[in-house]
Amino acid sequence: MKDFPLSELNPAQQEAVLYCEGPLLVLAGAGSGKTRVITYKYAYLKEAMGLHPSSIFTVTFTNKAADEMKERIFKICKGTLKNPWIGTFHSLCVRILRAHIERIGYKKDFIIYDEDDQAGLIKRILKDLNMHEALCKCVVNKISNLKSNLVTPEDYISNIEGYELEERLGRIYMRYQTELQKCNALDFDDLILCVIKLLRENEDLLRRYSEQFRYILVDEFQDTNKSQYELLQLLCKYHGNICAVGDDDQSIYKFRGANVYNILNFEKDFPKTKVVKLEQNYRSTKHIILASTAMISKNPMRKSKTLWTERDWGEKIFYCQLSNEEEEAKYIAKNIKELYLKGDYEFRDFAILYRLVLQARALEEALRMEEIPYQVISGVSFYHRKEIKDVLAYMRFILNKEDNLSLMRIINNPPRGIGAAALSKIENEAKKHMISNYEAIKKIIKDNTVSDNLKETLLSFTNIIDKLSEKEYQDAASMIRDILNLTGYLEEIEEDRIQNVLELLSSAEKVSVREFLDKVALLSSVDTWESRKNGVSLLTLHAAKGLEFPVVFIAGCEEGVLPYFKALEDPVELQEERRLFYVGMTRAKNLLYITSVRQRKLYSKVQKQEPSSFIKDIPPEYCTCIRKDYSTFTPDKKESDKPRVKHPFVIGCKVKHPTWGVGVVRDCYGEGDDLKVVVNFPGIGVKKLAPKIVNLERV
DNA sequence: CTTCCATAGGTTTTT
DNA sequence: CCTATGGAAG
Repeated sequence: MKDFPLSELNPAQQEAVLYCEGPLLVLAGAGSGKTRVITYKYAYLKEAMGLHPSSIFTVTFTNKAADEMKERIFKICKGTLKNPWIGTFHSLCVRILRAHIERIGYKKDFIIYDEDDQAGLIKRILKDLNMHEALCKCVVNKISNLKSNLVTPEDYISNIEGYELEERLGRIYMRYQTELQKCNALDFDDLILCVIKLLRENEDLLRRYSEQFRYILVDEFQDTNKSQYELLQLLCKYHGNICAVGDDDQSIYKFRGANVYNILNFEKDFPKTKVVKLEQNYRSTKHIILASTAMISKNPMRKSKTLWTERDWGEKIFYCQLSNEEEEAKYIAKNIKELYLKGDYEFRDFAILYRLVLQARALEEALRMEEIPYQVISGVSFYHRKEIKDVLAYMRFILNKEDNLSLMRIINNPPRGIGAAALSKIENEAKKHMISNYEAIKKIIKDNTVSDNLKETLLSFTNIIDKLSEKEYQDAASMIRDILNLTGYLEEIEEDRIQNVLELLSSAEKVSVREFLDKVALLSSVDTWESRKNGVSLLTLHAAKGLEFPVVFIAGCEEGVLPYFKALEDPVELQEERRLFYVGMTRAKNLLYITSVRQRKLYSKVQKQEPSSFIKDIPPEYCTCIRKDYSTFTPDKKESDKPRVKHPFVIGCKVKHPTWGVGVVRDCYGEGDDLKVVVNFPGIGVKKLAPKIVNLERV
């Protein structure tokens, strides 16, 4: 077993790493070193058990997590990891499908439809079936739910009880699948489903892959859905070597099909499962751990688990009720400023978490007022912007002429005079001859069945596309350049959108077109988050999962917001809201602030708000209620300003230290001999100094 | 085909 | 309140 660094793990973690025969369930509490266990386990499998990286199938939930894991494993293993199977369910599935999808009737160069594409396709189907397009979002959700529960259109239709709505949904679902197939496109759910289908219908492939993947590692297991679980069961059907790591208390994606029961029933589904609990928390202070544990324990049906920590007690949790969301934001901003000036924290150490995206507005404003740098980790990804999707649609279409949806997106974009009439002509023609829309266009041109004017327009469009298709592109960027040149797309859009397209262009450098499109389709908002950037992070509670910050603020802890009012009726959803709050609390390492307001403006109406019922479940001994709200906060600050005039050190001024050189004063407090100055020395760090003892010179 | 107005709808969103 | 659509008018 060579020199494997087992000693860097605690006993429970070691147990999890060393147990490699048969199913293993690791119940990993928040901050208990879950990722550490997975990376060490991977390294152990490779170094000590002699498994080749191609034999270890490792699933993470984000691309970012996958990249980080690769990096960490790389460090422990020293050797190279060429083409490891480490990625999200979706990216790993794409990899399998690119090799074998032809066996189930798709072409190898299939493209991936994201939610927007799905919605677009559903909209067209609804229109075609004369149904209200507003149903689109709901239908997309329903279909995705069915798919993640392994219900095919056929299953669904044969099981409905004759309600009209259900019957319609069944028809839409059926139609949706055929349209997807026509476009040679797969949506996110299909990526999983198709691999399942592939393995179920091809015993040789199932054999091959389950022999190849001798070990399966799964992170964030609590957020897998039924289809993903099924895939895992297939892959370890023969050997049962699976290690699922997760925390049922952090399952917060039920609305996306995640199934908590996967973790709760794991032991039943995999007999002789070994269970290891990771209960030592390395992240938070005792106050935070005990408070969050008490709070989450109000949820019934948990896998019992008791977190503990060797860290000290730290501060109690601060709770403060403010009058409205602006005051709340000011309170948070003030506290951040104060803590920052004391010198113990950088701006990147702070996070403000909230339930609703719209809460970010007021918070941003307050931060701007205090001139605190921040970044909003927003749900709307860069790649979802119109101009980006337009360019991507060109690329996809060039690769795959059957992609009717992308075709419809680009055909009159930039505007070239192909309107609704022309489009329906094309679609009818395609339907009549059972050909793709693009073939229909060509046929229309050839058969001369439209006005000369339109024919010319169509011809110039197909010329552009054909010209783009002929060329062999070295990388995605050169294709984008050609698209922009030939279509004149940039001339039609505003300046800031142009900037976005140029940004896309630079990210497409030196990647093949295929790779680029796959990568982009499977990317998310968290993936673009720059953790190096020095600013306060603003993010939703959902987005906060897996992250940690020295200081955390949870804003808007009110009944109706957290828990969200739509969840109030349903005990199951209420439990999920509680877990959401738990995830928020356990992000904090040192300091946790919880705020609520008496009055909140939601959309247009001002609502009276009550503190969240979850707050009552935090035992009072772990919590300090701050009475003073912002109005009593301001005079407070003026008092502390007074002593500052007596000495030469002002916040922001530069001082010289005999050994550390020149630094910037962040804060000063105390009087006379007790005067303390907090100085940030570039490259050295923040130091607390007493001018009485050390000679500080103002420069 | 573009522009402009009315109206509806507005949790959360790892892929 | 604000924004993203969709229909009607130009």
